[in-house]
Amino acid sequence: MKKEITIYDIAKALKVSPATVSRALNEHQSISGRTTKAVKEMAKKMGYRPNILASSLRTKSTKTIGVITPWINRPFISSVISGIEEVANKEGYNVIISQSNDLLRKEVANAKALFASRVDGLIVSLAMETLRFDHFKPFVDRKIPLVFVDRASSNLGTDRIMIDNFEAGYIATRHLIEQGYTRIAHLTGAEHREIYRERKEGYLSALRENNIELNEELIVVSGLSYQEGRESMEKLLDGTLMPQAVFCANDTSAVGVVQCIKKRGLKVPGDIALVGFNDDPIASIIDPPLTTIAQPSEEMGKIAAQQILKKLRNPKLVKSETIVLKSNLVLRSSSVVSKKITIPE
Amino acid sequence: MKKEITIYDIAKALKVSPATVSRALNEHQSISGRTTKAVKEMAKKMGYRPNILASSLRTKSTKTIGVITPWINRPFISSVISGIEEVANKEGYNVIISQSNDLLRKEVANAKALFASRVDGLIVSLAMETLRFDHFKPFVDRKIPLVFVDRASSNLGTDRIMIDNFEAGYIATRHLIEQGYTRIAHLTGAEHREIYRERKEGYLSALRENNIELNEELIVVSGLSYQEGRESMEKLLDGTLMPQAVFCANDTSAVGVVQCIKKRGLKVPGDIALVGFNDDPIASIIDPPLTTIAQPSEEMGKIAAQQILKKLRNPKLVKSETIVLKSNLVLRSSSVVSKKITIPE
DNA sequence: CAAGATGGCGCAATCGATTGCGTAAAATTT
DNA sequence: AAATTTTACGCAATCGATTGCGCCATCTTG
Repeated sequence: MKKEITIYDIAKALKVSPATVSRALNEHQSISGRTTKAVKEMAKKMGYRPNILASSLRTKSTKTIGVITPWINRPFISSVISGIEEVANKEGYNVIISQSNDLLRKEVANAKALFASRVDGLIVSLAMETLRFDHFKPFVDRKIPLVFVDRASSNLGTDRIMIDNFEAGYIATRHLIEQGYTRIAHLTGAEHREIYRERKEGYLSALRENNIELNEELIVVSGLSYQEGRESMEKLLDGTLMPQAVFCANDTSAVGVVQCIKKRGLKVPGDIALVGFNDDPIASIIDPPLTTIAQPSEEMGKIAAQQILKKLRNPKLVKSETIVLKSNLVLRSSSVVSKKITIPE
Repeated sequence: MKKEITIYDIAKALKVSPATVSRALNEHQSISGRTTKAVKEMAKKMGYRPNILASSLRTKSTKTIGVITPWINRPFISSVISGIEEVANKEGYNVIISQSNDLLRKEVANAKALFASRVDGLIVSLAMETLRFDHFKPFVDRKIPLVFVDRASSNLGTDRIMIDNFEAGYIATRHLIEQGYTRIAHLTGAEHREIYRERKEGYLSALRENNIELNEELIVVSGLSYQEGRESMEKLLDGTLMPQAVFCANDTSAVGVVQCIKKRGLKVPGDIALVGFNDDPIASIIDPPLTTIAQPSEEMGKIAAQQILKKLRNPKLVKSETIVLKSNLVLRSSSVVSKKITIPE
């Protein structure tokens, strides 16, 4: 319909050169105020839209940050994304979000697509499956800023934004021990995913510190989905020793655990106490409300974006940092019998 | 570090023209099999990555579909997105997702950004606030395929993918009536958002058909968030007449309603029965499990993407269709007292 | 064997914006 | 008034891929 209008059209209309139009639109100082104003007015009048493809081609910058996450519908992650978007948009960057569904295959495909799209930076939270990292090599090779959030890898020398998962695991477990439980099970994710390994180490450390003997049977590895949470708990309950408490490495699986326990006619925390991880909204909604570890998710997203922008502005910065944020234990009734806790306001 | 290599570099290495390289890479028939093979091998060997910016600039197609949704973390929507991605990716299209947070301001910003990014097509589910639609005009003017999913507008002559919300509202309400309830409240969204209006019309129709007098007090409008669900229910319970049942226009608010009812020491469905909408995962997890209307969300996403692709392939197709899919009532214990329903497997 | 058909490829323009360098005019200094 | 500096802008190359048109060599056909 309408022909797409370009700086050449504006230039012609104003009898100036395209170079001047380009500079005027970018508020280049070497163009007089009068000309700049005239160009901008004409641009608006003619319905000009800059061709960012041409611009990006020339400047080699797409003003775009790519994001790869396992799932976009998990509360923790979508909150991280909000943080990223807020910071990025404020600086004029667009954000392209993709999800791996915890599959290496899709993570690789996403990485390729974002690389092909020439994103200026990349923020990643790893898929559960991921063990190899060659799909990130192109980014590293071309010095495209790469930041991991939460699910990170220590092998690649990149920025990482996370909490102290060891400490969080330790605190969660110690809390259960303080409530008087000693037979404490742990639902965890794949061992090679650092955050889960560290949460487990924290769990083990708390047990050790309190001279509680570890029983390997009480540790169940899974994808930490709702369904797997239920199945893992089934397994535990069918095992030789019934746990008195369970520390789950995320809330999603903890919710599955609750359902399983209820279905068996048992009570939480009466028969089995529970601690989750992430403080998803459902944690406060489910019956009983879930004690859990809260992470500053949005803050993590903001910082991740800031790290990218920092390196984009100052390419000489190559040293990679690991930024560790505070997490905290949120007490609710799934693990506390003593004081009565009502549904929160 | 590594210099970015182009078709010119490949051309030089192979002593052919860049045109031939370009054609070979695109498997153009006018290039011999031998040359094509040689070019592809050399491309791989030299670590070539096509510059899609240059390509898009020339071809005026970005192979990208934009998506604007209110929230990416709502189960219904993230499932729609999955459907879109599946179809789009299969056809070599990328998907750019953005969220409006139900704010017109952000929806407009998203539309502008996607327009500037020159997406080939746009899929939208409207923000709760949205009343004006001029931000979509640029797309319509340039004949960029535009499809609405779920939260649509009938004013713009564009494709729409949805369920029969009137019928769904009718069925949900009739179900409650069949259970013997007559004082049925309805939590709904902004009246100008068609889907909510139609669900309400269905609700009204069911009441009318059963000669149940409508009481305006029983209809509460809100943003349908969890928090607003709780507040709306507070209001209802503090009102002059207590409802026997509530039909909520989404599950999120229904969950808030459940919490409110529980907090008051009342029972669901004993004191108040409940029907939600969307069949979010939480609907089957919450206690009691929620009767709700299930929408074929992923299917809706797939069809939306297919519509875009169809128009992209055949630009002569301008007639816009409204595709109506089947929804169905999922019975759970929040509305059914007669038969015992256990936690589903 | 000549004429036409076909296959395989190159030339060069093009998409639209950016930018280093150069220069004329205006402003300032001497 | 001449010299110098500053201001404001234009020229033309460039980013990398695509594509209409044309050309030559080989092949087919009468």
